[in-house]
Amino acid sequence: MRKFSARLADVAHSAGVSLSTASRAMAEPGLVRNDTREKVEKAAARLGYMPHGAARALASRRSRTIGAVLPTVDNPIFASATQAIARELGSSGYTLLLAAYDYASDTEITVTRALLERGVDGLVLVGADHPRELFQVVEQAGIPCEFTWTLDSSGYRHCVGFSNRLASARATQHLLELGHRKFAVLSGHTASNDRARERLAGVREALAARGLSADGRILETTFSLGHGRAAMRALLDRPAGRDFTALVCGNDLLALGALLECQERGIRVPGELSITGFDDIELAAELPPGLTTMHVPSAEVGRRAAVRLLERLAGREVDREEQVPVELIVRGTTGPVP
Amino acid sequence: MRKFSARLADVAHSAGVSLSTASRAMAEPGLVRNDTREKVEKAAARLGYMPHGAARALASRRSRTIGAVLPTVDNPIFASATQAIARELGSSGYTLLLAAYDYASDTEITVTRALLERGVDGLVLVGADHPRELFQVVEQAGIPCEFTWTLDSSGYRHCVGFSNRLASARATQHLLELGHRKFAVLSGHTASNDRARERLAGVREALAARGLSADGRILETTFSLGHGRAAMRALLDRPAGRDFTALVCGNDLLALGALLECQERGIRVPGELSITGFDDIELAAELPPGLTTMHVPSAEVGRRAAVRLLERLAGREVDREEQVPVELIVRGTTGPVP
DNA sequence: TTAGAAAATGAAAGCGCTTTCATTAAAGAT
DNA sequence: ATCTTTAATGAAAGCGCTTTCATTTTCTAA
Repeated sequence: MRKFSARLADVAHSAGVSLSTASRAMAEPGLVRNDTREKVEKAAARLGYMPHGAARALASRRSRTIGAVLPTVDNPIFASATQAIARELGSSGYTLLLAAYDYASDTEITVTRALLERGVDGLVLVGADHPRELFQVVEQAGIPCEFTWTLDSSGYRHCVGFSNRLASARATQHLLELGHRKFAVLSGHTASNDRARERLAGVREALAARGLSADGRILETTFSLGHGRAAMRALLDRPAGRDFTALVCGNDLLALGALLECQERGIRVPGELSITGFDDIELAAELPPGLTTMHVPSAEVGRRAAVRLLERLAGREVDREEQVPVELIVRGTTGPVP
Repeated sequence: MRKFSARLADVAHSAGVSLSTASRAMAEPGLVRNDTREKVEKAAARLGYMPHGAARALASRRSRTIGAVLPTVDNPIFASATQAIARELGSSGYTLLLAAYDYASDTEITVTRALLERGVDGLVLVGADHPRELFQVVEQAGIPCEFTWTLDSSGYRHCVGFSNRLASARATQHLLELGHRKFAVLSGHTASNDRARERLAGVREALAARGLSADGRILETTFSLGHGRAAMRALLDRPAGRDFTALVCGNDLLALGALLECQERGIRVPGELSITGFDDIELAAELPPGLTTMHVPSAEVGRRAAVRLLERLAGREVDREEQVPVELIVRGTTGPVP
């Protein structure tokens, strides 16, 4: 393997121009004459020139990379958002640097630090709830940051998302309209996850408005199919048994896990029990009888976050808050109260 | 937002040592006296020092980042492999740079180039089948590269994986042992995907060994639940109808899609039709009646690739080829021929 | 033509670090 | 105490690029 790699200086020399001209020819073609630009391009191609990102970043003080810090990449909604971000950035010559923290706050700080050290020009974070230290380092870095999947009640931060509370209340409302009065909830861990917290609050509020409550039938667990199923098992195995006709879930994975457990036990859905999810992942539509859920345009969230970041990096202003539409999708897991 | 960020020179000054000493104190603590190191560390903490990755990369000629180029991140097996790589790298101070190409060859080259320009110290690729140009740029970059999810028949490249052909043949064998003689296949696109190609070849070989063939009942489609379902629909809607008792699928997403379509149509699985998948994603175990599939230790593939890369970067030798164990998991979708 | 303005180019100074290489301080040997 | 040997530190030279700033070339207008 030959380790020699042509530098811009080599290209410039080969093209018979100065280093600065070569640099301009590549970065700002408008600043050089057409024939010069061509000479440089030819030389670059001839030598197989590949720009040196670090040098470029050091000199220009921008890395043309954006960092995204996700709870996990092993969830379809984040996977599709990631794809969307990467695509959008790619079309503007930016690269996405990805980091996941598995819902662990200390890991989140560590990986965010790592991204910042790598010199990302901007950051995409999920949710508005983060350790104080994280806000500090981001602030200190002085780079634009977009918070996603949420709105910021303080109106201070830049975010693209929707009201998890309202959306969750909407799903609950749907069940109320079907006549359900006895509710159970499968929630994600609320401790350091504002989306989970808001969704749970939404259910509580919608119920409270009717003088109802799900207290004693609320379980928190990790967002995953397996955990959803296990939580459903725990819920059904309580002494009280199945003392509810409606189950509101913090996301589709939990809901589908619960649904599978019901199918296993022969509990008819929606005959005996109605279930709602949240997110509308592909599987929600595919798995019979089809999961009633709140549709969230995940890819759009990612895309908008990327676009906004690019705008801000270009020095343009964007609205502090950008809402994406969420929508109730009624499928087969919800029906009238038995 | 204050944009001032302390440089190492500031730390050195504040600690009352020279720039070089400060640098050593951070990078090679063994080279400085204990008290000096402490002085530097204190100063760094005091100033909130954050190393400048680009400068470091430029000076040291290594970026402490590894790039991974995946077909997609929207597939549980790649998601978990990614997590594993990131975790392993993180524990050694490396960061993962991720890029996905959506199974499009030209995108693959583009994003790989982008990673190389960003100065990754090593690369993880999926499969052994890549455009010639990609091999060239990687070669030219002169960095270590690990090919995953496959073995390299030429024995030339570094890879960690398994024989897709043998594994696929193993699944087919299982169906043959159950008495099946009429096979259909749902394959991924084989054009530029050696895993899909090898898996299909494995089925063909296993069948041929018994004088059988699935010709005319082989469909290629995109690896996804929805596409699997659509392909199954197409297969069943042929004039010939359901002229097979066993369906071998290129991965679990296709198999589960097919399974859902069967459930929709009231085709009993495995009563009337047996189905096998490949990968053993979480859903395979959860979705009744449980998908018979080849288990692939995805996270382990990622982890090993990361470990090997780190070893090689540390100047140590590793075996050119590392096999991970794959295993047939018999669940509820396969049964004796009707 | 030729002065003056505009466009294109080149020279050179860094960007913030790492890393020789030379120097000084500490430690060990005589 | 003096001379080596070794450990610790500092000075300075880049790493490969971008970006002022100064200079040269080209164009426009009188």
